[in-house]
Amino acid sequence: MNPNVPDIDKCDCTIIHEDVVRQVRRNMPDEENLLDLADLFKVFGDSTRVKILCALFKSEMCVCDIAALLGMTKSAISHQLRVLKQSKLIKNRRDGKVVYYSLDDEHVKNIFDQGLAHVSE
Amino acid sequence: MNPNVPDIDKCDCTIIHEDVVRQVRRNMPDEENLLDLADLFKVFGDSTRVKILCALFKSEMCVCDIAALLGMTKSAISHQLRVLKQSKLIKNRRDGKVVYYSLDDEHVKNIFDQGLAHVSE
DNA sequence: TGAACAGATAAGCAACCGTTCAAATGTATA
DNA sequence: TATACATTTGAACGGTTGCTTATCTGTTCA
Repeated sequence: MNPNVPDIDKCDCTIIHEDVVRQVRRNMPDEENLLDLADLFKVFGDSTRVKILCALFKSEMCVCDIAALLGMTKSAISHQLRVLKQSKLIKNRRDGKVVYYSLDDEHVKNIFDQGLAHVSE
Repeated sequence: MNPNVPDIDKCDCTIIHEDVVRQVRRNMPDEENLLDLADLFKVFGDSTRVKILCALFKSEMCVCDIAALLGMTKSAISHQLRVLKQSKLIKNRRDGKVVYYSLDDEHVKNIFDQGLAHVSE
């Protein structure tokens, strides 16, 4: 019934280690940051988008090239590029009819390297 | 029509920069690793699981404590703990009636820190 | 201006996913 | 052994998501 800890009211549990819960709660990052973090990983959580980002580590590419590389339709790739762009992970430039996409974030490579270290052990 | 590059056959595109595509293809990580990487991020791509992992950074906790911390049912938490365990991200130990969960991977913290650096800028 | 082509977009569908609810395990204690 | 309780599990529901198809926009060049 502590008004400062409203979440516990909604829980159907007997709390066993109240001190631990309090201390962990104090050390948790802000709710907003955690939601953003999950959203970021959600963007990374699709193999098509992972492949696109890995490809862009090496070189900027147009939609058509990426579609050829991954053996998918331009529409499907364009759809995913839109998602990546909305998440500010990639940027694009137009040169005539062709739109080139490239990375727009320096953290992605580090995150992917750490992730690859986990999956390939 | 090159049999060594079957993906291109399935694509509906005219290839513009064939040399770029070839070079990027050579430098891509293995397909299997990319799929595993996407699967790992998929696990991270849920706010409940992100919160659970962040909580376990600080201390091992039982299901009931986590449920109280996050204001969710024990069942919901147990389901997500199962996902995290299957991904070898957490481990558990039983002490009487209580099951304690804790981290089982040293990469997670680094990945989360990099991710938080991205979302909080 | 109009044909050709790179790319974007909208609607729709099938598959996936997180939660809830109900029921089952497993362990400790009276 | 019976009860209580922490946790797990399975089924089912509602929402989300990635791709397809078709259409549309924007640019180049004849």
